[in-house]
Amino acid sequence: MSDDADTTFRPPYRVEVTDRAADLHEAHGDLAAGEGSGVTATVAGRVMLLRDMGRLCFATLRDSSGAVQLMATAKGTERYDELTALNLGDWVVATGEVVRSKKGELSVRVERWQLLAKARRGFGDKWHGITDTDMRYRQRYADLWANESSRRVFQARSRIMSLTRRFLEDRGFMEVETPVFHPIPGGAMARPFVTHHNALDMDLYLRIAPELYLKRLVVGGFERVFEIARVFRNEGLSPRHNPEFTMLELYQAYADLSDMMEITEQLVAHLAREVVGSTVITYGGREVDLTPPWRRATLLELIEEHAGVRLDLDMPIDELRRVAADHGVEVDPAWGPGKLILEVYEKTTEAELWGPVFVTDYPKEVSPLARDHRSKPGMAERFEPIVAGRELGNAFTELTDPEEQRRRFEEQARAKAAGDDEAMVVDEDYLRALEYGLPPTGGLGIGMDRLVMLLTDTHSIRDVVLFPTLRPEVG
RNA sequence: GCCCCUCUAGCUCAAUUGGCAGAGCAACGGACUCUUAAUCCGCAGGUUCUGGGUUCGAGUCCCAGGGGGGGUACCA
Repeated sequence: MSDDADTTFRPPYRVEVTDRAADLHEAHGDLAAGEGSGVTATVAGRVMLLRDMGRLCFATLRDSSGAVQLMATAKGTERYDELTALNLGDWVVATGEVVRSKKGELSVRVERWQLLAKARRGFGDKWHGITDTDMRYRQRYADLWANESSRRVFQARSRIMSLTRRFLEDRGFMEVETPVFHPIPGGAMARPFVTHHNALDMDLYLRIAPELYLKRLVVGGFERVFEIARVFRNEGLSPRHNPEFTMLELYQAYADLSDMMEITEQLVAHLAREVVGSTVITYGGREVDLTPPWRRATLLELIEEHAGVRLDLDMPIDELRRVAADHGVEVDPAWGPGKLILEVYEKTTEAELWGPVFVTDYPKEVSPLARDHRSKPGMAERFEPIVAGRELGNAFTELTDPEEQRRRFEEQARAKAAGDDEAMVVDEDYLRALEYGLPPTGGLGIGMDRLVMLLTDTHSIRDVVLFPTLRPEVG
């Protein structure tokens, strides 16, 4: 063997790691300073800090559970000089007795250890971490090990997804997976991404919503279904918009709007309790009380509260147009009264709604998949939960009548023909499914990324999406 | 799309009115047996995002381009 071969680093293929940092702190919390536990532990992780004192050396080792100190001595630690020569960021596995240092820090007193990976690239600043946003998003791997706050957000996201699944399963919902490739994009009003299937020689659309497939499943007899669906919308990027994002959609047979409200507020309150520790949370320095029940108010009431104007669907269209224009809406002559009212609401009211509130009674003109309101003509049975000035979701008592659904689709198709490229198209198979019979059904969609933002007090969707869409890197 | 802000060493940041491009940390070499962002000594580190321009002289001023951020439009 040459000298070269001797020094070439060959990582082990497998390492037996028996302990995690957080568990050691848990198990040895009562160990006194300067005492040994008599227990041997093997921990692995990244060397984050190194304090070399000559014949004694301390290192801060971090694993996915937290951090624990390594203590090494010239006398008691094998290859001591190599250990003190480690670089910040190197991965190691170390075995030794769990002790508490004289100064009180829980430590593994290293007897045996092994290098697992070298950090050949520069470490971020050990105090400031990495703050450059471009690097944080492009090199999330560096962000995650340099920045504690980033790790916490994604751990919270994972828990939110897991808790949501369990919450729904406990209520009798079944998780399903429906197609991402849609021959006809539907279930929402948005521009889709288009791709092409070679063998079938046909264009396919990446889904903008799973809605129509999920309701087909209710037709098929699955009475409570949900999907945590990645959806894709071909629109601009912003702090609140990533082209791919995650939506929870659920459908419950025999249920209506009121059931969807109850699920929404219970789910969000449950997640807040589990993730934040309270149903009263702080967002952007301001308090939000998510404790159920949430306020219910109609769209028209809220417009009156915030814009000081009383609107209704029967007003002369010219008057609605004038009110909209007065509030800074760029009025499209093709819009009907419902769209005008919605525009006024979005311009004047939505961002002002801090509280959790269920905004109800949306015009049916802008709700092509929702059932007619049981008592208010021209309105649909639809609500949006608004928290901290943002839509958290969207819910309806579903439209189940195939004849009415066909009329709504055709209405949309006319809008599309008139140039609205976000309008829906007629989905004949969906209509056929409705003809087999969809029972009364409540449906709910929740924007999970925004929910994670709310519960982690983050203000850009890029802070809650591990690898957000960015322009390609150059140079 | 449009408007505004921003880009300096591996990281975090300085550099007066245009006047020799610097510090801390990391890295590298060395000292140290209880440190906690260890400390101390030493050394090295640059296409100041790119390309033009103004000027005796540009990190700094001007123009164009690129990346990022924020706002705005569309949307969740």
